[in-house]
Amino acid sequence: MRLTTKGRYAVTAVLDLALNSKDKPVNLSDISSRQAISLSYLEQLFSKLRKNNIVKSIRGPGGGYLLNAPRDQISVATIINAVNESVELSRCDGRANCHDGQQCLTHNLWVDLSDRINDFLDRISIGELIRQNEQQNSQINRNHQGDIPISSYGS
Amino acid sequence: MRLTTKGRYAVTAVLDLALNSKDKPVNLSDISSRQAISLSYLEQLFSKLRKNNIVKSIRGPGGGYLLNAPRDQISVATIINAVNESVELSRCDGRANCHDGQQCLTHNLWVDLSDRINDFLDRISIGELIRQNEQQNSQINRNHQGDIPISSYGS
DNA sequence: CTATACTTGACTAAATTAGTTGGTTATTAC
DNA sequence: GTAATAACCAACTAATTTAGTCAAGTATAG
Repeated sequence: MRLTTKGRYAVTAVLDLALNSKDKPVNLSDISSRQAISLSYLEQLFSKLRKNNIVKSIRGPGGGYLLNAPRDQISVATIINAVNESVELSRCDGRANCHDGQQCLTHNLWVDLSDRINDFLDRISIGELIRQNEQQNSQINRNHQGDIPISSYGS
Repeated sequence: MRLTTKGRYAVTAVLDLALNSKDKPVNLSDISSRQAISLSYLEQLFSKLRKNNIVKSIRGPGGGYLLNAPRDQISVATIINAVNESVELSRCDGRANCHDGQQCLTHNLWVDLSDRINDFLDRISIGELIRQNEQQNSQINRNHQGDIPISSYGS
């Protein structure tokens, strides 16, 4: 489990997709301008998201991407792992090439932790994230911290 | 909240420290050779850990580092945040410099998620990690997956 | 047929991570 | 008091990853 800007971009882009696709496919140019992520970088990310069956694509004019499953069935962990694919976490994960016992022990401890984080993020779906945020905004229906009205979001 | 190899190194090093210091300070050279992390990189990490009061140092011969609190009071989140200091997560976190409402919305969603991950990791202490792993090893006292005996760990 | 938009791959720039070097300072032991 | 140890510190470099650019394609709607 890794949590970098790359994963953040991917989750953000999928959230944008979920929020803006009303059964209609959303094209990457739109996500690019809304989220200020370069088109080509989005292409790289969506290529991996598509290969992992998180989104599906429709080519040609009016095409774009759609979620490949209901919002509540797409977990944050799935998205992050999709774009971080093929990055090995620990140099010795079970294999015996770990000279010193001490090193292997701490590696195991890290792998345990990593698994727990993964389980945690696997239980958070993008649907849940969106709902939770909506609830927050309706509960605290006044300005928080600064003076940016909540109502300016959907503009 | 970010989760990179840097944080992994830091957590691993603190775990090594916790496991090897019996009231005696542990010097970085030992951690370096046990964990195969370069000495100078450890110095950089421990400089931050010390400034964040996670460890304390003793200079001179026989010196080294000690945990600055009981194992159970040092959370994984604290360690990771200490070494990742001064890395801003999201370009608009509450400030009004976020042109488009859509961008700000997804940013908020990410900040919410990040907070949840942080809370989660703040509830996991290195003491707990070590205990949990000890339990696992005593419960499953036979080979798992491959054929590397558990008993070879502590050698 | 033409414009749109996905798809792919190679390449480049920027940022972060990791390691190197070469010191200084505090402390212990001799 | 001087030699050895180990923290402390800063500047520099190498390696890796992230992000973006460029230049092709292919499928499809109209």
